[in-house]
Amino acid sequence: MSNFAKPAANRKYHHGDLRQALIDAAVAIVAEEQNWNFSLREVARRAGVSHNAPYNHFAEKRDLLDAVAAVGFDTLRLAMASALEGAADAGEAMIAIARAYVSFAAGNPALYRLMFGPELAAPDGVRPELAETSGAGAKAILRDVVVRGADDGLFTVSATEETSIGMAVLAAWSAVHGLSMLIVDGKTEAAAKPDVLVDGLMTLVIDGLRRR
Amino acid sequence: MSNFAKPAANRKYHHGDLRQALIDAAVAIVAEEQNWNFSLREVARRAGVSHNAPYNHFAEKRDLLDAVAAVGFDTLRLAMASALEGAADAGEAMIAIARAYVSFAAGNPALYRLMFGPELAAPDGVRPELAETSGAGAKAILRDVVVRGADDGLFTVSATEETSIGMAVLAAWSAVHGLSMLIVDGKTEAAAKPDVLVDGLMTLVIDGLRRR
DNA sequence: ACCTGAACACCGTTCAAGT
DNA sequence: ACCTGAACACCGTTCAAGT
Repeated sequence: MSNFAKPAANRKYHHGDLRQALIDAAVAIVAEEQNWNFSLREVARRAGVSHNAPYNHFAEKRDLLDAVAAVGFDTLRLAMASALEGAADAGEAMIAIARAYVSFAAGNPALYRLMFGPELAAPDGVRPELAETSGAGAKAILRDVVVRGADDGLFTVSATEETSIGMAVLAAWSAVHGLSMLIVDGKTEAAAKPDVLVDGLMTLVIDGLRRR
Repeated sequence: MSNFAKPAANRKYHHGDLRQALIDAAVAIVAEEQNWNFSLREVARRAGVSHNAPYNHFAEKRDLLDAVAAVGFDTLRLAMASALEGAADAGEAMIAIARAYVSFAAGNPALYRLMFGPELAAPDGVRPELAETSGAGAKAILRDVVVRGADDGLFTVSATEETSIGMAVLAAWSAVHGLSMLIVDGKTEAAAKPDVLVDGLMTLVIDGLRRR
């Protein structure tokens, strides 16, 4: 029964925080195997518990997938937020967050695919509430930049007309999400120099916004 | 042994064309259940054969998934090609094929997800040859329209500079693919009126192209 | 409240065997 | 050449039971 001076983790024997340990294990497996086909039993094995212990924290496997995706959305949101800081104007800001976005996707392809995969959007009977909220952080940041550009007179979107702003946000998000997916899926050979692609793509979108 | 006048399908008892029957069954299941989580055994059951018969035509399950995806890519290519016909200029053509593209994705979400899913792009060790060729048809059509627009002086991309054209194609594909994915994944609430979205998005991209 | 172990119905894949 | 049936190692999920 000698305690091997493990900081403060497994004192309770009831594992302390199995829920988080399971999420961590799942995230690690996704990163290692570059796909999200892990089995619940493998995650349990890695966390050192029986294959049924996870059911105390997740009603079904999909709930664990949701939790993993949530980690991804948090990381993405933080990366975008910190990329935003040095930007002088809305144009720079748009390019900076686009770079951060695509860089995250390219660096975590399997996680990114899980985030935008079917498990969250359409399990069996669809879970609209999750689908709506999961990308909300990224979308909100994009929206802020578009509004900022409209206020500064940089983009020619009417800052009050909600449809016009919504369209601009959708255009930016589609471009950035589409490029990310094409890179992640290996559909474009130019994935080696993503920043060049992102810059070109976003200036094109920004130019389009100027013209409206 | 009386033959029930089935046209000419199952005369050989060895099923005639099991390979195609399996593909058809798989496509049908994907459309019905709106996901590609079907089991090989279910496909075999539906085709009326033992659960091992598929292995005579597909070395592993992923090969059947590839075949299903190929059906999707063919359908998409044909839809784009026929949408192209009535277009007067490159701008109209761009919008027409974009509409066809997004409409296909919105109408066949599960199939579209399979086409751009991880199974084709990064099975375990990646299959670049498949990833490169699978989207080639759609990409080629987009490229033709961009080149046509450049020749007509409608888009300001240098028709000779390969990078510039490649960038324009990538921009168009990213936009259209990104919007499709966002709709398919339920990340945008405006999925009810996709044509409005497509038109707005593509005019924006086209305006961006004019400006370069 | 949290965890374990046995059990159930299912899978993908392999192998020997049938025609 | 194509198909079947038994078999293997795995899964997700449930249930009774332990602490």
